[in-house]
Amino acid sequence: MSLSSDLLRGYTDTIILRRLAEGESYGYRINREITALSGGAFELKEATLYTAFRRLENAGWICSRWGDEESGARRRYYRMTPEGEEKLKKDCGTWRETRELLNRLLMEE
Amino acid sequence: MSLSSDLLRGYTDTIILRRLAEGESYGYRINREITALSGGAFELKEATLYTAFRRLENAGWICSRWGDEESGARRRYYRMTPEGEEKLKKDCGTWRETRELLNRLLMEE
DNA sequence: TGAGATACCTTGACAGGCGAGGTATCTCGT
DNA sequence: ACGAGATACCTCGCCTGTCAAGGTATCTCA
Repeated sequence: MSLSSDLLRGYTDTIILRRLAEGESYGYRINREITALSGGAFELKEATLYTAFRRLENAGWICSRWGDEESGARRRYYRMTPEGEEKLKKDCGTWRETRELLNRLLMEE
Repeated sequence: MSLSSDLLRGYTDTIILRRLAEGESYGYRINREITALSGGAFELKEATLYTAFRRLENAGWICSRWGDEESGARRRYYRMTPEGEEKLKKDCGTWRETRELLNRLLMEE
């Protein structure tokens, strides 16, 4: 079973922010965490992930720095900004509302 | 408070099918029911609604007939097909899965 | 040496939502 | 009689997020 990202459209940013709430991280790791947390049912495509990073950084919700690993592939590390924390909090509230709404609209009355 | 339709993207079809599960209906009425059920928090835009009807009919999940009202504006009535009923059932299952997934990905661990 | 993992990136196509515009009928107050 | 507002339908074209497909570079291990 694998869930379509189209049904999660608009939540990508929030999912990423939620990961960054645990602390600084980087793309590849975040992606594996999401896959693991979903039990393999869902995975963010790379293009979607990196597009989202650009969007989030442009919006001022995250900021990035290049890692200084002396070996291995280079990593770009991301951190949430205070604005990002606000955004995450707000988005979680919106999710709860959306969830209740869809329950009402889709489930038996 | 008003919820963005972007967060509901992909659920429009299911919301409409769910309305038609109650029996034959028409666009304007369905739209008002959705608004009412959401307590005014959400409303399907007309362009979205009629686009969805086309999509659903092309997919064979609903079928339509023009009403024979002898007064008032003309109405186009829609009914679910057996395929539509299957689709609705499946979509409701997908919603439950998506809901659990987002709970896991967005809420505190 | 080469496969596979790690790690990043961009481009262009596609699909759904919707703003803006349109049509036509009926009711009700002035 | 006339205009506003409700009822009821429709289409065109823009915008935005997803993602397939392509790319780069490093490291490990057989």
